[in-house]
Amino acid sequence: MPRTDEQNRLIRDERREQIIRAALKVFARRGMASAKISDIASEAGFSHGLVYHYFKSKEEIFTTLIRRALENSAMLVQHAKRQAGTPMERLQWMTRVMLQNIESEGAYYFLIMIQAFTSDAVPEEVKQLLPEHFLSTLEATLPIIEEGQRAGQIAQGDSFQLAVCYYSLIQGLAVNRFQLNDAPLPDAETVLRIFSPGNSG
Amino acid sequence: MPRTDEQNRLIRDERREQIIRAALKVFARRGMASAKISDIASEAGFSHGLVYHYFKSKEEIFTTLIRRALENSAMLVQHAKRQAGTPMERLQWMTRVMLQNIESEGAYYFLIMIQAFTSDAVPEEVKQLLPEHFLSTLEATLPIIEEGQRAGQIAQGDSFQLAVCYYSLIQGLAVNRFQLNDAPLPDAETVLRIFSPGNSG
DNA sequence: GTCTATAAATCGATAGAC
DNA sequence: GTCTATCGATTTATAGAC
Repeated sequence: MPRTDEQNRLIRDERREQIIRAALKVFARRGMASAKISDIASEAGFSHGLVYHYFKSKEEIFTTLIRRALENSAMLVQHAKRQAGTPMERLQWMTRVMLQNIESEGAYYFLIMIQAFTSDAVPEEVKQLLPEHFLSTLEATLPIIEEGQRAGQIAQGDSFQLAVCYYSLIQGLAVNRFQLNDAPLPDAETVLRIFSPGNSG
Repeated sequence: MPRTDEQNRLIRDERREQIIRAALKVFARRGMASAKISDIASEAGFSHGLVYHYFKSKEEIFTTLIRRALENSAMLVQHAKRQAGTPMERLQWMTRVMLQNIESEGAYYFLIMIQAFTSDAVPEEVKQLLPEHFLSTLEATLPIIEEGQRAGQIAQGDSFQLAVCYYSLIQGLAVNRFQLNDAPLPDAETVLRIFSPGNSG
């Protein structure tokens, strides 16, 4: 008895997801250029030929992953902006979510994002996507920070710089997961200390 | 008129340095596995055959670079410990030096260190070097932090966690240099705010 | 010391069988 | 939908000329 179209569609969607999931780990640990299609295929549990049935090329898989990462981080900031509470409470919420993500599979996304930014061995399409998306996500947090500054909850000074510091710390912590295997992540309060208006000169 | 042995030695030393310098940038931007020997050679300005005259393999070049990075960071922490002043002043000195390094070529070193930690495509020798060196450098900063905590200059809490946060922030800022091309680095005071005992719960 | 030519291995991508 | 066989291009590393 042959499969129905609906069943085929389900298989297709599942295979694509399996490939994406496997590729995330393989790209993160081997790099876009030196990751082998056969690594991705065997991580997902099937032959390398099948990968090409679902994706045109290795580059297309990588680009799909980067798109997903950019969408997710943009969505997170939008959620944070619509959160209830003081600016600091919204930042706390966002920080907690990011730290939780890093504790699971999110750390891999940071690794491929760093590759996307720093590596020359990356599809041209990715290089074009990055600047605008990254900057606009960063800028989306500025209103929260500036509101906190007006309320005296956050240190005065260039809000863009503060956002860069904040994002850099999160990014550094994600990488650090691979440097110190079983060290627990700090809590959101410690991270948010970079916004502290405490003793600023 | 043939060259003397001394002249040959000078040439040898200079060539090795040229290769190392070129390899740093190429490895940082293409990754250890997908960096081509010919990329390194042409970045240094000579043929790929010559690279093999000075290094046994691509892996040996990468390992040399990682060794150098580990030595430099260990030395920096030792210098900081012998610095005069309060714990916070010593941390400030160390932070300033690291930020200055990041502003020049130091950012490339962070990139290859991250690769060394996160990539499977790295020589076995490197994988063995990393854990002990990294941990001992991190631990070397603990006495400074703990002295600052006793003096009330630094927030209470797990000193190791604070060190991880501090190093993660520096690392994240180094990566960020490649994400926002012309954004200035924050000053040391902003970075050191993660030690701030200000408003901790 | 430096270069060019080449051998040997690897891997992305395709074709075709089931 | 899935797999195996294969082509073609790339690249590490070496050999040998200058």
